[in-house]
Amino acid sequence: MTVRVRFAPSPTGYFHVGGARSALQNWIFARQHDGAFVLRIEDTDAARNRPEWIEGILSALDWIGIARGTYEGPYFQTAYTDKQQQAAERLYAAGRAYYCDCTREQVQARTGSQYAGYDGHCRDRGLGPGVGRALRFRTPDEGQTRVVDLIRGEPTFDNDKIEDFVILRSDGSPVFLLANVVDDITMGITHVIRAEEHLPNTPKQQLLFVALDHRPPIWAHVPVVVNAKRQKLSKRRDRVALESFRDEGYLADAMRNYLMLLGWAPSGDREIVPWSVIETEFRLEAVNPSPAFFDEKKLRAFNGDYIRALAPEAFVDACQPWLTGTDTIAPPPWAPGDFDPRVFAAAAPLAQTRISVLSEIVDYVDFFFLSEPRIDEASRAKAMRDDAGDLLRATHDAFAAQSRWHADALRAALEEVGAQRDLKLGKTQAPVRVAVTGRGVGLPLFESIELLGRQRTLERVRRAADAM
RNA sequence: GCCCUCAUCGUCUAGAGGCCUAGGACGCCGCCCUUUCAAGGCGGUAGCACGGGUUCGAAUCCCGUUGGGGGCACCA
Repeated sequence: MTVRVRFAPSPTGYFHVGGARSALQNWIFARQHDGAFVLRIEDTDAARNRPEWIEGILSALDWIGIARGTYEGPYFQTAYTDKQQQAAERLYAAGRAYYCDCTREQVQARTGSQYAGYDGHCRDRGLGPGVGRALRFRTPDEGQTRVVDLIRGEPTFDNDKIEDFVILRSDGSPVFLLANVVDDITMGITHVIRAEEHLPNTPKQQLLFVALDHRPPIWAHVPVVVNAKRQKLSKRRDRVALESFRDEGYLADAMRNYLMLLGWAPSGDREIVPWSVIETEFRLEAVNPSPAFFDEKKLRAFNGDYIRALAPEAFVDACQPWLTGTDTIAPPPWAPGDFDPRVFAAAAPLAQTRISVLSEIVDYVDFFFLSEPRIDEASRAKAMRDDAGDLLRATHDAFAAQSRWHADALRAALEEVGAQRDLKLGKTQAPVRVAVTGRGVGLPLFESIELLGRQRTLERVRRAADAM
């Protein structure tokens, strides 16, 4: 095994869509090279490695198809704190790092800018370790640092533009830049695939690799995912938690298909492709280097496509969480005892072509399981015109006269009611639909009525007629 | 301000000098189908940021401009 890639999320309480894409890309790359995908939780502060948050990351990875057992880890950055400190000491002993007692305020006062970076004040003061002293890496004064990047070629940085950055805080704890490099070395990481926002860190880390006598890894900086205003997705202003998409009823297959299309496309004029095609055709080197907009509308269209492709039984199964509620999905409006799985199974195929996300199923079928349909006021106002009372009474009687409670017969009956009033079926059905389902749009009416049953339908139609 | 980086329809992309009269998908618009709404079918709208080169020939190569993005902590 020659390739080892590591995916390193922070242990926040949710899993970012950008992270999910990156994880997928890392994972595929490792598999394509018969290598290892290493999951490392990245935080130098053990106190922030909250078990429930880690579990959230793991279950999100499971959901998009990176199942436990297909990766190493999770490892924690804090597991190697000793090695990180030893590396820092080696750097200090070799004169590659020095202690510094400057505060941020002092540095800014000297440089007169919040962006100027560290000015090298303590470089040659020969300070030893002590309280209030941080260890800084002595960056080269001249030359360039060239990094090898599978997506961007060889970005090159002037060394004199790289400040002497801190590698050990004044309390002796390592910072992320150092911790990362030491962890990569101890884990034998060969490839680092991460978001573009880390590109400016890369020369610093590469300098550390070299100072520690190790060959730097091959890098690949994938473009960031942006919102409609073309800014990097952020937790504060954008909807980015993968879990929220899962709970709204996005299918994992649709999600990962869409995610992989951000910055890349499979061969031929097609986008919705089986995962096996993506796994064999995806090339990290072919990823488009410019930022990609996360388009929820397109994701939704993909999801509808994937939902329609489901076998009927699979669709019924997929709907279950929204039919019962879970820890993170709200329960439906009906009483659990009133749900009839047989009715649902019969109605499901009618709903399958009509929803884009699974959570929408509830509003399509609620009238079957509620004792009273939830009335949508706008639909009621539109459908219940002056003549609706007469129409509904006639419909009630026509339905009541049916010996066969069947969609075709019910349709013929309503058509007859309409014909007597010179109305097309499109008009005639509207008040009946609202009376029975509570809404102006929904599942095919006669099939719904057949499933709802004679008694409940007649009750609802009569009650609506009486209310006119 | 400094460093890095990016640039094809509104959006995601195909495109590696002639195959481009720039292809697909989402969106949007129209028509057909139709018991509502979808789905499905058919059609349409819309793009190589700009300016210079190089070349017989440039969306493709080079330079510049403009615009966008990322970063600039004893956060990660």
